[in-house]
Amino acid sequence: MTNIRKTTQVAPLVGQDEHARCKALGRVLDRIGDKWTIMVVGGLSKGPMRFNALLRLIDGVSHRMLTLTLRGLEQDGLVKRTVYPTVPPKVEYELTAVGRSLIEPLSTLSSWAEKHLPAIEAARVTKEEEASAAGG
Amino acid sequence: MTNIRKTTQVAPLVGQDEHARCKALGRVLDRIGDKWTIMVVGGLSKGPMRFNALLRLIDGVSHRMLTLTLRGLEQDGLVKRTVYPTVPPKVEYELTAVGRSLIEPLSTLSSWAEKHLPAIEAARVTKEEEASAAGG
DNA sequence: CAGCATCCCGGGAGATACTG
DNA sequence: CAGTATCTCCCGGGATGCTG
Repeated sequence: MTNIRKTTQVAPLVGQDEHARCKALGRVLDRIGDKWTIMVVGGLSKGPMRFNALLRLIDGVSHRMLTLTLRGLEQDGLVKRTVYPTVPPKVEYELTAVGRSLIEPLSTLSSWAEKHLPAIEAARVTKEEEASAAGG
Repeated sequence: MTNIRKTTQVAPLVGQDEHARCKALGRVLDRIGDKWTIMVVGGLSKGPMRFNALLRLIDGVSHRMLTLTLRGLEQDGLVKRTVYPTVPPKVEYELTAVGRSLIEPLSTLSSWAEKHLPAIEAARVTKEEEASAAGG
């Protein structure tokens, strides 16, 4: 993988193995594309955090779903779970090296989001209005 | 956009508005994180393509879901739909400028995927084995 | 060839209650 | 405080059949 350079600027998805890349991308999105994962990663990107701190930070997540999301991330080696055997129990979660490595590509996407989301959501509304104008 | 430089290397998600960025990222993933969208974008990244060509290219997608996915992308202004009033009908889909702009961040994520997916999926299997060893 | 409507199933995810 | 189990509802998405 030493010969993987930043070759193309505009369309690196194109090529012989473009299909394979899409599939890999698909698997990643299967993992991080669910409802809560990126919120958790984002929260932990600041540093280790306790369960209830995440629960309060991530608006709308349920106790159960946070548990499941963290379990998934832990299982995939993206998050490390540390239990402090105190009373009451204290459990801290933090990103692993792999988990932290995810922040950069996510940030790229985030920048794209900030730049293009307004146009996208505007387009969506416009099309909806067109549709209802034509249909009703 | 001229003052957007490659400033941070490691944790651009961190900061005052880190939460807002997560939310924007969440909305993008809501859009592209579904089962077929990135496959369609990947397919169209090579150039315009007809409905049935996409149907054959994207393994496993149903007629119905491809239609819905394309409609969604069209509504969000990521894909342009062109109907040629021939017999039989011919409909071509292609990425818009915004749609093409998505390729680059997706490519970043794709590179990450290629690099880290093996470790992730290995970790997953390992943890599963641990769990079944402990549980039964 | 392209698109829409209908039926139907499985899984994602919330609420709640219990355990350590 | 942290985690698990159960019930339940809702909707994503596959199969199929009709239209132009």
